[in-house]
Amino acid sequence: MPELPEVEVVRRGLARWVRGRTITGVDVLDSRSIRRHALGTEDFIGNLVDATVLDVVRRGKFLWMPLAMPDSPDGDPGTNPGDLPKVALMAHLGMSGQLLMQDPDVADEKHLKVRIRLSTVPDMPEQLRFVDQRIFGGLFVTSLVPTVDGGPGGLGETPLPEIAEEASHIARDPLDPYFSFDAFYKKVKSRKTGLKRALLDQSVVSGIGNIYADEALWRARLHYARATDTLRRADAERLVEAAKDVMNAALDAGGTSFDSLYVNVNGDSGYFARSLNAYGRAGELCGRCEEIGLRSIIKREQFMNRSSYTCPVCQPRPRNGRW
DNA sequence: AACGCGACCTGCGAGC
DNA sequence: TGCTCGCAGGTCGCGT
Repeated sequence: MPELPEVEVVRRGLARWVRGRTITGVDVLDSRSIRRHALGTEDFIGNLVDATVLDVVRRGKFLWMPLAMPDSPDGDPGTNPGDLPKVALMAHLGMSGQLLMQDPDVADEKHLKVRIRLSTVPDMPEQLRFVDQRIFGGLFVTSLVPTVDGGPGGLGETPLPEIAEEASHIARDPLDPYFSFDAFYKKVKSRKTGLKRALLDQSVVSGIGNIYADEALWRARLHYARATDTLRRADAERLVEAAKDVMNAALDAGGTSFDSLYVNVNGDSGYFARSLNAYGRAGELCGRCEEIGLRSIIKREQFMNRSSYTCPVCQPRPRNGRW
């Protein structure tokens, strides 16, 4: 379900409920959801209990919560002597993950996998729940490491110059204030592949998944198979602007729902049905072509073992990889 | 370096 | 009604 805008909606919603709160207990109801925590369930829980959540940070589709560890009872500053946190609780939503704030009396969700109990604060839900139908997502505890470019690790309320280790291999996303178009363009040009493949490669640019890749390409009038190594700077600029625009629009639409008690990860509401121009619209008229009196039908093709949607008229397939 | 594929999972709707 | 098939927004790791 989630690409960058959905994860950012979760991040914002979560930040306002969990910052500054201490984890008092953790229930792992399905250990498959923490399989990326190599040291097992006991270690996972041990790392979290008594830790304080400092922030909720996102880069691309990775979300993490830097943790302040408690001082040892004997006064030893322990693993976290300075002010900076060294570990974080990492979350990836995969295809179907949700992070929900809930009151304890709310019945367990069908696919509840992990329950995190938080210190009591008046008028705030006491539990953070990880719910995931397909179990492609998960939680784990990871180290924080310095960023390569020295900038903040990701987007958060109080950005740190460190990044969760498992997210350190991915590029900055287009909504990151430190996103560099030049760095993106350089990477794209150095690849010998098709444009959509590069867009979906999180080490080239992060946060873009199948939906927003198709939408950005449609907006920029580019075909998914366009060769990256011959892409003109102006085309790349148009593409990045398109990706930013469509993701910001999605963010605005998603933003309306996170005033509710829980972080809304309800996904397909509102925005998806109304605002997509290409994704999921096979057989429908291309709106842009229709405006100038053309009747062009959006087509669906298999590409990279998934569906791609294009307008055959305004996104023509490149013949020699160039145009 | 790049690619194609399988693995990891559950559930839904279409079609028979 | 019940079965099988194809499909779903993501990532990771393997062999070629």
